[in-house]
Amino acid sequence: MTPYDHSKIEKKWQKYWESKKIFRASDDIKKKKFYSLIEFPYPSGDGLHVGHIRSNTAMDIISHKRRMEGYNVLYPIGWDAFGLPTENYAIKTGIQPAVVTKKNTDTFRRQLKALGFSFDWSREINTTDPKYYKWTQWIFLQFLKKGLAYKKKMAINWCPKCLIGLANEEVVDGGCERCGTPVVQKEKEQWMLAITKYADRLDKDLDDVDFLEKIKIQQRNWIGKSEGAEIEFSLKGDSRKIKVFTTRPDTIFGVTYIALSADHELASLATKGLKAINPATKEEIPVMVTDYVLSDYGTGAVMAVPAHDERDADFAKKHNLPIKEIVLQDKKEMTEKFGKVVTKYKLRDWIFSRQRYWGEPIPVVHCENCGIVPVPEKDLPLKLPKVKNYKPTETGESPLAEISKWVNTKCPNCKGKARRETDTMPNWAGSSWYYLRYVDPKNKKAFASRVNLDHWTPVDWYNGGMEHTTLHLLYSRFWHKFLFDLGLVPTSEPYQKRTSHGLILAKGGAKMSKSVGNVVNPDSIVKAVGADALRVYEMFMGPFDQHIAWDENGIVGTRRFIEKVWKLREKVAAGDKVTIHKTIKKVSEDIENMKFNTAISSLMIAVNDLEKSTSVSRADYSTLLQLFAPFAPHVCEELWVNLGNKKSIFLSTWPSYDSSKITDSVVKVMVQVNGKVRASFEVSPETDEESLKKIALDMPEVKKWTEGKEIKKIISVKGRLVSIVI
RNA sequence: GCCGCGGUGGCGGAAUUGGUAUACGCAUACGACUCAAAAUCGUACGGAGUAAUCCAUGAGAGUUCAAGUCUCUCCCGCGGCACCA
Repeated sequence: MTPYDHSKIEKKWQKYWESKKIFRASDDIKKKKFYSLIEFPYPSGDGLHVGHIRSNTAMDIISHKRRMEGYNVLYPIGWDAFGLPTENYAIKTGIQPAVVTKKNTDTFRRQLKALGFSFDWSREINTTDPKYYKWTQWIFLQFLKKGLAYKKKMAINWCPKCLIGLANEEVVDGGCERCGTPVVQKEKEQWMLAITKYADRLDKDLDDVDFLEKIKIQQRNWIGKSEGAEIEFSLKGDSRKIKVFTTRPDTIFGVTYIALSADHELASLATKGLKAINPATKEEIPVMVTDYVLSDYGTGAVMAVPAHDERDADFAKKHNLPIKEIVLQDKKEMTEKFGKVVTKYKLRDWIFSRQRYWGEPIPVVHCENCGIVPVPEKDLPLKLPKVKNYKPTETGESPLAEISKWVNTKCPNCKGKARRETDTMPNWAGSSWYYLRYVDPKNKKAFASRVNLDHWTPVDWYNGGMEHTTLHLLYSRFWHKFLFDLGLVPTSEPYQKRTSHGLILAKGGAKMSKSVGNVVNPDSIVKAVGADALRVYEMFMGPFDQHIAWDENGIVGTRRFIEKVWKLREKVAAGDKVTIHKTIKKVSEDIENMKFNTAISSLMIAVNDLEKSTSVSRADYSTLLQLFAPFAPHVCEELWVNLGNKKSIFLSTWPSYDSSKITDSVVKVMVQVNGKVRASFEVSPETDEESLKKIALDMPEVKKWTEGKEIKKIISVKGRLVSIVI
């Protein structure tokens, strides 16, 4: 008997699948399609994380099952390669970000291939490739054309020591991430995308997609839709009015003052004793400036009801303002009488500028005569020039600002003097539409052809991290809706189904990070026990949607299991009898519900059973291999071919089960007396309730408890139990 | 403070959705094989008790013939948001 040599087997089949193009998606529009998607990785210098393997394996399993069910499956991969870690590494070492990215993607590609994922590698994309970001820039220009991209003066985080602008993510406890210096705010003009214009649809359309409920809740909370009333308060001795937003117009009789945010236009007057009129009571009430009213939510002014609101009450007590008890009124009636219905959102427009090098250049020029002029489409991509120094400039501009050869240009409109925009896009830009590029990755005329978009979109199943729910997931839904409105994509939602995985944490429950030195490198594990054992282990270690701490000790268990499957082939004898119907059902259903851990345990149970019998039918063994193949593709392919099959196991048909053979011929029925199990017996599952009662009452173990007692009640459940109350 | 997820053996976890709690796996102990070890196979493995039995799913109450599962009140851990009117 040949021993199980994982290295040899895994390399052999990886080579075979690639050369035979087994996992390539075809653009045959006649075949039913399935588009499965994982979040494309950021190729960090740390290499592949065991967490990547967890989520990739999950969608790999689902993709394999769909292929075997006859679908034309698209399971693509690419690199979300713009971003800060690479840029910071470039600042430290002087090595070009493009060079670092190439090195890191090569490592990731090698590691992913070593795990045997069934990606369609022919569609690999990279957001930093000018052929890709040409279209990111093109989409930005469409936003600009429609007035949804605009410039706004606003405060950015500024480190006075490092002299750089910081992203919110780089500010830790109010200090600079690197040097700890307290961050100050600096006014700067920023590009914005008007995502708030889509707030209502981003909320409402969640009704039509199959996202996990917790994902919908988190998006809805983030969008923060709130319906209320806008009410105008007139002022004493001033013709102007103060507009307030409230969700409780029914409390208007309890309003005893108006609270303004510090930068409200009337705030300076308020300090001079400005009075407003409560439209319900006609009483004069003071207008106060407070620090608890936000200027950027609602109208920046609040009608204060101390009897109802805790913050209003605190403020009223502190400033000796009256507190008036409320008699409750009807919301609708008060709104109609004193104001109008309005809807507000917590969602803010998206700050789209970064004063950074390693991102897509924003394709506009600033002309002395014409103002902001888009770079003509024929000149896209606007390529990122090479620079010597990747540090942002002392003024907070991106490093691009220092390349005068690049910055100084001609206006495409009037041919006059113009300067290029030096801001770049955030790393969320490229990932907002990447799933569209996969359907037609080499297209030079459009981001994707309409035929391919019609065939492949929407994505049928998208799995990713909960940490992307409010940023990436929301941003990409926004971009997609915008493209839909332009008639460029066929559906209004990009993803039909969204699920999420739990993180793999380091031992002890901390996050894995390079600086702590607790990152697990999969290479040594693949070498020692094989990709199959690692894949199966990551699926077996715990529920997929829950976080779990990494623990390598259990991996010998899945390795042993694979060896059992390997050895089982010695028992294979002719015969077509399929006895593992239950396993087929369980594994099929568990995969659909992402309950991979119990799918594997049911496979283990089946193998333990088959091991005990003297021989295993060829049909049962084949079925077992087919069920296990999505989890452990290499070893199953090897064993499948050893059985004499000519074609890949992934070209075979997913096993079906006979539901009449699922039910056992005998079931164990338990007998409870006063809620405690006292006996059990075996009968046919068809035995009716009355017969069950009779059998139970005749049992000596039961009589022992019922003898001489009055039986008050007997409950009998077919195929389950008899419960006697005495 | 609000929202979401979770708490079950020494450990990771399972439980047909209200029906034998601890499946499957890891670790451990003993046995077989071996000169020996590893590997493998077998047996045991929540706690107490000689046993009959009793107790145990974060804590406490409730509903029910029956609760890990449903209801209420708490405690703890993780994640997100946070003066949102």
